[in-house]
Amino acid sequence: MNNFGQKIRELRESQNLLLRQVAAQLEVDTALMSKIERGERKASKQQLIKISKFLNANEEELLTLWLADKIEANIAEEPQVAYNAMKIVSKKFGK
Amino acid sequence: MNNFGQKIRELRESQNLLLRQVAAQLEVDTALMSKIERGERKASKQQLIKISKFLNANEEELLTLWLADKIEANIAEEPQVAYNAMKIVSKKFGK
DNA sequence: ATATATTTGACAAAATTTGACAAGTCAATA
DNA sequence: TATTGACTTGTCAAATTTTGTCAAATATAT
Repeated sequence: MNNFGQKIRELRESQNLLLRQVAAQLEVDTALMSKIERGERKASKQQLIKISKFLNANEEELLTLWLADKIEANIAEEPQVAYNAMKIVSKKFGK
Repeated sequence: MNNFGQKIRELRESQNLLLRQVAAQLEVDTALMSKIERGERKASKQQLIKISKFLNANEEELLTLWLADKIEANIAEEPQVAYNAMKIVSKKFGK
């Protein structure tokens, strides 16, 4: 769980940017940015797009991590059946 | 995409039960039951449990289908990256 | 110790979900 | 064809969840 947040934190830090600076681009409070990076809040898709632009990241890669977080959140509540549920889903979305 | 609803409809019909009868057990409106079977509404976990009892179904099996529906709903919005996102998730929940 | 960066908790506002109700369709049949 | 019974559909208010801000608390660095 928090694939997306970790990644954008890495990207931000490697570019020596402050939370405040990224937050300003998204036009949100710094506190919210902090929550997003720590996975306490989920970024909206619009925010994801802005972040990826500002950090010069690969949008598709971020989107992938972001979706993985969503799926993991679902699964976390029913770990007993997660594996079989994933198998069912794979049949429809497998490669 | 409506794994759960289809399954409970099958179960109900094979037992010659009316929507109204299942709805009564769950103490919900027949209209809502209809929506659940057609996947227009999601059953709550409590409802799932009651349904599975009333239809003498395997609760774990229904839970699996129900979770698969949830995951599919997430994925449907981002099919481009679905496969890779699933791969990330599998690493953590793979059998 | 001070200044700056980040985190936390509480809260209101916004968005989504839930379920009921009323009206509708469809099929069987009196 | 009128009625009845089973199911479906659209709409709405209520309930729940999510979102983002603010103020205060921590942490980090100088």
